[in-house]
Amino acid sequence: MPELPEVESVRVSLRPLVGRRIVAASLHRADVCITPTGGRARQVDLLVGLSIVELRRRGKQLAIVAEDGRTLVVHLGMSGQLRLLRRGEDPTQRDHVHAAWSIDDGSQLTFRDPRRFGGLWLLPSRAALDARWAGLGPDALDITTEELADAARGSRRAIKALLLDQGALAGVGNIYADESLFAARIRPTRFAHRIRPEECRCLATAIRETLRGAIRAGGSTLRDYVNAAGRSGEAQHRHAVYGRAGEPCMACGKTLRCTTIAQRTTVFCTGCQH
DNA sequence: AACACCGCCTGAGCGC
DNA sequence: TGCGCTCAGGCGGTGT
Repeated sequence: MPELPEVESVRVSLRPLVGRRIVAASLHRADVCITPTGGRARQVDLLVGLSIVELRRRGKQLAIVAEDGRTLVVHLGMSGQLRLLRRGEDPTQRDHVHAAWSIDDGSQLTFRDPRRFGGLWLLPSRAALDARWAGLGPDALDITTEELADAARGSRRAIKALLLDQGALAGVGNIYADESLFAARIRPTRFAHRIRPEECRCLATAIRETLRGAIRAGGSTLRDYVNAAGRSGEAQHRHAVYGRAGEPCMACGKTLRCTTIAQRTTVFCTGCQH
């Protein structure tokens, strides 16, 4: 499940693209692609003929920015993969590849997404990217105590539901929400507005450290996540609560409990989290 | 306005 | 072996 650490790992592994020119593009499924006009994607919308100058990320969204400001925003959804195949390198899986780009050095970029929860947004300018990202909260990798406290203030939702809201905080999904709340010793069911200031500080720190630790481990590979070079992550071996309902807490030994918050499976420890 | 909930989609894992 | 069922989840749209 690509969340912020997985998308950041993809961004870093796509760095060979910067400074290169796209020479051709093919779109095999038009419905994964949203264009500025709502019409058919033209080659130029897919950045054909343009050099890539920057790879940006906000939350779970990745932006490939071309020299004239045109931008390809990629959201990986549940099962999306961006792969950068070197000249002559064969893809391990060629099913569900919805779009592909030929690069001037002979490499190929592919977008593959079996479940199609992800997608591509073709934006005409950097201003359009800024407008799109204005709807997202601050990036979770750098979230401050003040930003988190601002989002929590006046919110009667469960704190976990707030963490999953990309408009409040960008980048946290189900895995890292549970892991961060465990690290901060806060129960996911607590009302956001009832989280005390010192708990907000602790949670902001836990979010940053949980995400940074996962990035260092190359992200979490639960089923099929790989970075653009095809490498799996190792962060899944570090999960303290996610996917461990019914198993003993690593800190206190109590059986981890499972509930549902915001339509998401939620695992927590009744001994450690209050 | 703020929030809850549905449905999209595929493949893994399960029981029979 | 194979079939049918359930589950997983991000997010846009709709309902309260």
